[in-house]
Amino acid sequence: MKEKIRVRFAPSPTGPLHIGSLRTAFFNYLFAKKNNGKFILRIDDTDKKRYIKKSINYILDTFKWCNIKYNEGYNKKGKYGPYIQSKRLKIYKKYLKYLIKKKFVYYAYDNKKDILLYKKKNKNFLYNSINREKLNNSINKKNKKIKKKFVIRLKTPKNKNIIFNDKIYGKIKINTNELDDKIIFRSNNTPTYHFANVIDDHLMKITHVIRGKEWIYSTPIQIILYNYLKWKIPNFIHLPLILNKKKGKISKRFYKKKKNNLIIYPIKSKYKSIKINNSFEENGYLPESLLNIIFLLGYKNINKYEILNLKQMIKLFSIKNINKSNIYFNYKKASWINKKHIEKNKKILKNIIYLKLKKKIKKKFNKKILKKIVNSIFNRLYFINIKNIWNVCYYFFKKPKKYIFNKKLKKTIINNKKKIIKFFLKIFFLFKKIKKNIYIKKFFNKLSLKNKKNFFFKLKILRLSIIGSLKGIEIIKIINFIKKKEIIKRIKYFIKNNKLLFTNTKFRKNII
RNA sequence: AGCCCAUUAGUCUAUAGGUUAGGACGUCAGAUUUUCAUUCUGGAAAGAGGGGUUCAAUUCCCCUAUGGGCUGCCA
Repeated sequence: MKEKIRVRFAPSPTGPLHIGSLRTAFFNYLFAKKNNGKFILRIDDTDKKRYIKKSINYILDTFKWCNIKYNEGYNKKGKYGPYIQSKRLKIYKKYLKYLIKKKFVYYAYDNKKDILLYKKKNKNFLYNSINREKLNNSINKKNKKIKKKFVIRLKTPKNKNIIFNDKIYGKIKINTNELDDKIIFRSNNTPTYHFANVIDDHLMKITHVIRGKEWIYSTPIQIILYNYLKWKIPNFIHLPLILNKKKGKISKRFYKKKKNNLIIYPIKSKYKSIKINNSFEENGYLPESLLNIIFLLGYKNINKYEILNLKQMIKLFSIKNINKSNIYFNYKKASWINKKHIEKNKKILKNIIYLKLKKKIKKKFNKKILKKIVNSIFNRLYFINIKNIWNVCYYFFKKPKKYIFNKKLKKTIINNKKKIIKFFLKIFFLFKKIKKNIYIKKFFNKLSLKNKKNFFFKLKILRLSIIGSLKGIEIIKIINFIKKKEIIKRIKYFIKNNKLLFTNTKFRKNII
């Protein structure tokens, strides 16, 4: 009978979860889904010093936002609980006793300062089989005469090659002489990660350990523990890391230290203790497209289709297709992927955009026109957040303060002042006398037949005067969506505020 | 400093020893759209360097370089 696949994501609550960890969680989820297995969420909170309140909540919020569901774990019922390590002390102690009895571990009474000194003297100092006897501070039995604090360290064997087969990296060989006798139990009566992790993974019947590559070097320590306990060693799958350009792996600490605007966190935080100044959510990324982006990172996508929904990702997922090398995040590709997902969800998103705009405008605005505006700006949105929505359509709601154009256009304007003013006057005439848009279209059509180049230029000027920029939706739509009075106002304002362009023109006075 | 891992265009990736080294994003140019955006067409752009093995190496081996990880009573 085939063994039931069980995987776990085991974050430590030391701050918010970034995309690197989200990717680890997601790949665990995908692996479980793909293989009809179970996905477990365990909280590895053995480090009390670095504990940050509400970290767990942030993780749960992120899972919810992304639609990642776990079968067992924190806040859920399950056979193998509790799923939070700080509540499992009794269990750890039981196995610790066994290890002490078998002399696989030992008490160490060193001063921290002494060890630091050794390390200063010799950079490559290791607290291992070679040194532990020299130091003379370590013993197999608890020494009741010494009142000093002690820790419990793992006995690493002398000069043994530990070999394991990583599902991504292949055969990895590490000699035990390169390993420290890791502390597995602290002086404050708590287990460290390595110990708690092995116990829990075994008791929770984890079959595949999928985690970041930074763990590869500590895998042999865990294997030694598995061997001492005579337990079956799970499959190891180490994922390559996502890097910041030239700044090392993405980490909470890095993000704190250097004020940078790189987006690495999925969602915004509801909690005071979790401070995030930028997130994918706030930047208008859709949950599914963030998963798609993460999925594609360092992934051999044999299928040529890159825009995938959750179902498709589950179908396509395979450990074999994960690459080995480090990954640099490409935000431009990410925004393209997001745009494609936006296009896929047109109906729902249009309504959301409409509501967001309505909220932003505050004033009463014609509903029909607002809906039309949403329709016509939709295909130029890369992100669904008010900042980006506003950037694409602000000009419908307020007159321009600045006019952005290039030197070439400036020259052409100066050379053709009279023509432009004439053109504006014609438009005023049309707007005042004829209210129907059909006639305006006809007028444009006539103009376009006369001289195309000239006409293009005139349209650019018209656009510039109305919206202050050369970029925007179709000019006819702009005219349709803004009230005629307002357009006239704006053109006049344009001429007034660009005296340098329109000096000494008779018509200028006429207009103003 | 030691150990572990990686290295194909700016970024992600294809090639299971034999290809004009393919694709995606980006970038540049052109076409369509009366202007903008979309869309379409096309261009530039890569095997880190040096040795082997082989009839043949991007692919296998070694060295160097570069990048990353680990060397915490952090996880």
